[in-house]
Amino acid sequence: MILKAVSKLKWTKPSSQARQFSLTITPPVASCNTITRNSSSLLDDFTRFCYQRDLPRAMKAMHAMQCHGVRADSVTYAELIKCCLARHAVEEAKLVHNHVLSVLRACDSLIILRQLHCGIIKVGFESDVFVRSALIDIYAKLGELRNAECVFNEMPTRDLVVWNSIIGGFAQNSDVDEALNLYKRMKRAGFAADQSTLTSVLRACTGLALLELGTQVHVHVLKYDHDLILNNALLDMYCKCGSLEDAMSVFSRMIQKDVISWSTMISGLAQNGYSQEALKLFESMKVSRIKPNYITIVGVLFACSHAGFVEDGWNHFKSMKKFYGIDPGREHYSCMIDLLGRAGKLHEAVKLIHEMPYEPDAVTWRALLGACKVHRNTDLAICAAKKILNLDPQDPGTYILLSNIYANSQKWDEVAEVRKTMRARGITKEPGCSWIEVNKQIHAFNVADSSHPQIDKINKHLKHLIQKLVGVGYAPDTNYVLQDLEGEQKEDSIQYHSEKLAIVFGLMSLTQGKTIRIRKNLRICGDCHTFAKLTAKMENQTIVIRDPIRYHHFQDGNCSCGDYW
DNA sequence: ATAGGGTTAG
Repeated sequence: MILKAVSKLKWTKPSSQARQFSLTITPPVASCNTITRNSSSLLDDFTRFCYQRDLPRAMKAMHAMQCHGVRADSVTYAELIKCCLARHAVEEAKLVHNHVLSVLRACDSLIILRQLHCGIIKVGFESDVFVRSALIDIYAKLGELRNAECVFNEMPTRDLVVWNSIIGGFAQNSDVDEALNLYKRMKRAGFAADQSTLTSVLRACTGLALLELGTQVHVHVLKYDHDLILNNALLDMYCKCGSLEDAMSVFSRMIQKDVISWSTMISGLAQNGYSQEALKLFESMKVSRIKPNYITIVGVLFACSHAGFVEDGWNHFKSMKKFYGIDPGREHYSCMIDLLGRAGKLHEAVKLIHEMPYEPDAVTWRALLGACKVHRNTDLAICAAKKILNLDPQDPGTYILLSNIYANSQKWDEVAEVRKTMRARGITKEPGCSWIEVNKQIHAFNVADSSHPQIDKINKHLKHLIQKLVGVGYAPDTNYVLQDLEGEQKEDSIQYHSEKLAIVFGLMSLTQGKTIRIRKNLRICGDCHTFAKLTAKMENQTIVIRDPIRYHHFQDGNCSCGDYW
């Protein structure tokens, strides 16, 4: 019942966009000129034969194209299948069958995929378990989960690979609790999970920050001790669930490590506030034989940025080309802008934006905006926010941030103006939601939520805790009430922010001393941050809150984010 | 023949 509340939340990037299709020409067969001339006339032949529904000649032409270095793609096969259909040539179409599979795997356009799918149904391939799992996989990769699900549901018999395809599809499209539901269904249907299943399940745990479930999966992972991909997924799960001890222990026990293992561990340490350790690990990586890649360096710069190591960051950034042969990319520039901005060097950050060989995008300006927010540079912040809203007018986060900046500098007219624009553009703030795992059950809380069965007890406990905290100097920061744009505008509403409810529920239900781990869908507000720091100290309790982009480890009155987030 | 892993920003 409680898991359902989580299902509507979306976390990660949108699915990949469909791209335009064309025949792929592979060069190294003959000189370029011949290829171009040959391939275009062969393509003409092929198209003509298809048009004439002359299947044998069309297939011959296709074969000739392949011999001349023109690779057949899904357009080619879509044509062939149409050709078969026109001739009612089911038997011949089956000859295309094996090709169809390889084409399905390479298909990156939804329109072509739909054509292929229609063709497949009409010639009767759809009952083929291989074709089905390829269809599921490709629909999922194109972000068409409902289509993938339809293909899956219509299957009379399923094997493990089909289950893995659909579970993997949901796990990779951030519909992770559906992936977990399917995993349960799979077990009920009598299938045992293999490496592939477990990897997807771990990924789902990672997405929802379900440490308890992830730890249960770890037990099954032990069977596949030598599986590198699975161990990397396990590593990432522990990092993203904020359990660095477990992550380090998995990492040190891994028999084989590749660049992904190292990158995951480096970023994981940095994301959880252990920048020094992350940089130390990068030094060990240099000693090992694994060569850092683009992503590794992003993690390293991220670590420097969060620890305020401006010099180190610059050094890594400037030497990455020389030492590792990697050109600084957009992401590296974004990290550097973040690094400079965090350190208060806002003008250097702006200078870097102008110097970089890329057009600044929304991400670039967001990095600058974050810095402006912390260093209270209202003018620059407004400038950056406006750039973001030009590039991405539908981004609720920027409106909220802009409104927060105005609120912090007491510019209430501007706050009202931002709200008006949001309303006019139909943009709404996602309601705040936090959740916590207790005894293998997920308990989710919305702001001022009263649906939890123990809500009266929780509220009573919360009031009592706030009184105790006020006694040691806690002053609820009502500024944050004014920042709420939707539905949380009551004066006392910060008292009922979802993370406070979750923390209190954690204190009530977990055994004393067990780390309270909370996941939430929005960034934590300043008041809840202070509340968590003081609660951690007063109750002598470690609290880990993972918001959509940061980790906060609260311990003894401090937070690992260093109050910068 | 079909399935699984890592990054910045928000």
